[in-house]
Amino acid sequence: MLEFAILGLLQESPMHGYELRKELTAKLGAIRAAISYGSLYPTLRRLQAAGWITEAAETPATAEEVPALTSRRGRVVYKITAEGKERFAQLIAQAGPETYDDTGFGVHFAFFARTDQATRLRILEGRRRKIEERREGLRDVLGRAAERLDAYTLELQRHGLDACEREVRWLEELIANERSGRAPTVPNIGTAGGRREDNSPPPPGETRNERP
Amino acid sequence: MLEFAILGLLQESPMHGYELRKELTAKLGAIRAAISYGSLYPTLRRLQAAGWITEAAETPATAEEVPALTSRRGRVVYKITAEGKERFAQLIAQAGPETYDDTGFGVHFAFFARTDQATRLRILEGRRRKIEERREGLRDVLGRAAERLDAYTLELQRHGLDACEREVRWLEELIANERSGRAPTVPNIGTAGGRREDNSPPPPGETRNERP
DNA sequence: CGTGCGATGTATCGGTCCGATACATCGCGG
DNA sequence: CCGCGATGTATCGGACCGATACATCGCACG
Repeated sequence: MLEFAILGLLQESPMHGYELRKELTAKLGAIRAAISYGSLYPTLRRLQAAGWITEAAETPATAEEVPALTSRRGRVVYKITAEGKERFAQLIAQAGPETYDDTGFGVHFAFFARTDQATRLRILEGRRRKIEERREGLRDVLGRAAERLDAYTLELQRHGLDACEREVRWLEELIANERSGRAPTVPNIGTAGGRREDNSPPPPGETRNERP
Repeated sequence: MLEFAILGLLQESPMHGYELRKELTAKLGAIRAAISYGSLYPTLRRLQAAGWITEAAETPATAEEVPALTSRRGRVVYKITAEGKERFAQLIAQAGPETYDDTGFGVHFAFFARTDQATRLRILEGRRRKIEERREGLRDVLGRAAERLDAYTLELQRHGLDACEREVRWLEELIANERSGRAPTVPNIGTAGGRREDNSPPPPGETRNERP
């Protein structure tokens, strides 16, 4: 999972560890607290050993407009390689069962802008199936085994069931939106050109209306 | 976390590994998929080594055993010890920051029937604080860094923010309910007596009305 | 003027937990 | 009678976390 996220992020621009963690936290804030350095640095070394990323010593060579936000020091900047991009594409294409658990799905979803529409659809449907199964399990427990459990445990199940139903509805919306055609597939996947701002892929869920 | 859950479950009745896993899955189904044996068995051995649980061999001494209704074969039944109960109480009393993350909170909540009211309140408020922080983080990202992120990532954040707001409301309800007085604290904590059916502790959240 | 503190930055270690795998028994239906 | 799904115990490698250590920088406060 971390491997996937790192490869995905480094395609946007080269980064050093600290920066990577911050971006990761911002991008995945909805599903994970914060990536631990105890995972990050070993993973970076693993990716480097596999040839998917390289160290790029920070050099001020070009006279580009460089945002002054970051000061340059003895930092280790990582950069994705061609093999790394292949690896990332391969990880997207696989999309096995582990892609549908909470974390796996969240990470994949976060990189949907770099995922082709067919795969997006497949992942969304796989996730929906998985959540539906969890939902059925909870309904079973609440129905059949209710008297064996105390009130707090039952309340926990109800809350979980609620969340499942809500997520299924959310996924249905996304799937419908995905099927309905317009799919830019990939706004920017090339190596070329530095910063790009935004060219808004398809607005996934537009309906932001009902509020209790 | 597993340690806590096992000690909690074994206070209801002795169990063997397989059974333990099933009960665990039923009780924690709302927050975790299923406990892996790769965690369960090593943890059982660790708890045994610490003296918090003991093996209670199920098979009687006689070599020839006529198979009864249920098949009993070389199953290893575990039973909690007095030290184990102390350990469980101690784990409840500690309730550190790790108690407020998703899994930690869920597991603690599942054993609220064995937790005193003051601690329940403390845990609920700690969890609320944590979720509120996550919520603020998501609002920040959606506000300040929105144009740096693609539409899918933003949708993920929105969904996460929604879940946060919902959980805070749920917690508020539970906290209000908890404060409002009636708290049986512990319905059954004793070692004695076999199966008990139910004597319904306080209904934590009663309001089950609004449906969009 | 200095001093300490929070942000930036890299790194390791022990421990928890998961996923895959292996193996053995039992009851039941085809 | 044979396979297959449920029951049951167990191990191994790997992913990830939390605590910890250490070093530099800018700046706010005394």
